[in-house]
Amino acid sequence: MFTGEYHHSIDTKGRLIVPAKLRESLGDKFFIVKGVDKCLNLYTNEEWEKFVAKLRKLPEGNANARKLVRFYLSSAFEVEVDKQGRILIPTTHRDYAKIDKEVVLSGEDNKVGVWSVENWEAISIDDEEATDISNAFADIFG
Amino acid sequence: MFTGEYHHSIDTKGRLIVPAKLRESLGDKFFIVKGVDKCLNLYTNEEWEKFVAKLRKLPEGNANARKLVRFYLSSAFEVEVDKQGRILIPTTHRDYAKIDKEVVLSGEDNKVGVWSVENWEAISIDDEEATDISNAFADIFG
DNA sequence: CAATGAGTGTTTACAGGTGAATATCATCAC
DNA sequence: GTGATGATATTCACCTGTAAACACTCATTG
Repeated sequence: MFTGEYHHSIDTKGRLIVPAKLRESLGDKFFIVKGVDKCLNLYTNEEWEKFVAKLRKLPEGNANARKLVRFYLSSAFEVEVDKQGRILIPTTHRDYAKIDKEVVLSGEDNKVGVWSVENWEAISIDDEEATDISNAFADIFG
Repeated sequence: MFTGEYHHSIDTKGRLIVPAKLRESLGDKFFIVKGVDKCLNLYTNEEWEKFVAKLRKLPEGNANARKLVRFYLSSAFEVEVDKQGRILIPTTHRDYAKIDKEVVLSGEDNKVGVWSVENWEAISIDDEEATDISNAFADIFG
């Protein structure tokens, strides 16, 4: 399970040092994919396979379903960490997530989110808001 | 069940000696998570898994649900006690709970609270207040 | 062919994390 | 009370992970 929040920076060539702790779970080779909420996601090979399995279940006859499959599959890149523990984030992905210097990585159970600080702060909530939202899902949190 | 109040200090590197009695229940590896009221919480693996199980039930398509999952998961760190019975409290967590030197640990049934002395004193009540609040919940305390 | 830009590899420096040693304190048995 | 034991506190030294800088290769373009 991925957890935790990591603040890092990328170098001028768009390379990101993957936090040592995450690397333990991610391995040397994994997938970087565009995600919702203007972030990128890192998937282990295994988790990526699971995700793709879901995509395969989508109805081919549905135009929106085809768009979704294309969005995810075309954005998936397999990356490899170099000797210094860095990965290169493809230019298209950097543009998509508005990443230029300061980056936040967030553990999200089965994947890792990669954000620009700006987008991260825009989307993250404080403990009060968390309480409110929890209450809205009272059926789950009791 | 966790109970009791423990006063401890952290060293200059942000490490906290986990009280021996709590360590018996917490084990060698457990989770440290941000909580409400500007405190931190320690969860056993078991209790944490229970909580995450709830989070997994939330609908992925809902933006608020995603925010909530990120809030909790990104604040969770798995920590391991070293040979001397200490854990390292991540910098982000120390900042969040305003912890710098003096720390209070409080047993809270299924989890352990970690507070700066200042926050602890600000939030703790005396017997009069306890009586008043108990009276307000007369339906429960009779 | 020169110039540019993207990607790759190497090096260095520093801060923060980690481990070990020691000191202080409390508790308990005798 | 005294000594033994274990828990807590403090300090120091070392090492790893991260940041930043720079040189090099390769492909593309004018």
